[in-house]
Amino acid sequence: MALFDLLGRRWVLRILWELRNDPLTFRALREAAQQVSPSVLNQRLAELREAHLVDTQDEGYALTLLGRDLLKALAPALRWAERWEREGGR
Amino acid sequence: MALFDLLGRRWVLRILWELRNDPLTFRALREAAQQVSPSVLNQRLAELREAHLVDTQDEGYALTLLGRDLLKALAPALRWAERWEREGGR
DNA sequence: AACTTGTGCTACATTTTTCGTAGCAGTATC
DNA sequence: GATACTGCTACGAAAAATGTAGCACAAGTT
Repeated sequence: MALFDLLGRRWVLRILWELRNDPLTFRALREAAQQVSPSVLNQRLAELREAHLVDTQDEGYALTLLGRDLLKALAPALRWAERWEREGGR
Repeated sequence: MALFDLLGRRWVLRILWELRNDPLTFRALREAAQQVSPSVLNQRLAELREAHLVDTQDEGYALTLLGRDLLKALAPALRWAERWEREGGR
């Protein structure tokens, strides 16, 4: 399952999540995502662009339709995670 | 979001996935998951046990109720991934 | 009791990935 | 032409993952 390779890397989920609302610039993404190092961010963005989940627009990096689809599919898991955290999960 | 830390590690999603049906022994898990190295598998299992998503039973490692819950919440994303792969995603 | 077989798991050297910091090259603004 | 942004690269240090060997233990066999 290729999703495992894609999501099973640091920052990938986080990047998708940070782009959930608006496009963000490279630097805004860095700040949103706890100062992920620029080398890794750049690599992740390259991977996500190659996977057609993210692309660059005038306003910066944004989810593609496909990327938005994936986030929608992840929504139940993210809701689960919120509940889990609220209940002191981990 | 702590889910990012948890799932954003190699093999975590895969391990949960391989346990979706039956419990598996340590060695069976290794073989199911493409020969993940025993040191990493052991580390991941420790983390997953600590998170109460997995525990050990007579038959080996198995999802807890919580783990099964997470997998259910991930189901839409996994279905999305299947479709994506079928359509040549990556 | 010795021998095999299968288990979970550890040890450890090598390789790969990530991190952290600095800073370059380009564009827009003044 | 100085200033201040931008996306991004370079690169050494640290951390994580890999691959292989093998230990310790339990159960079954002879």
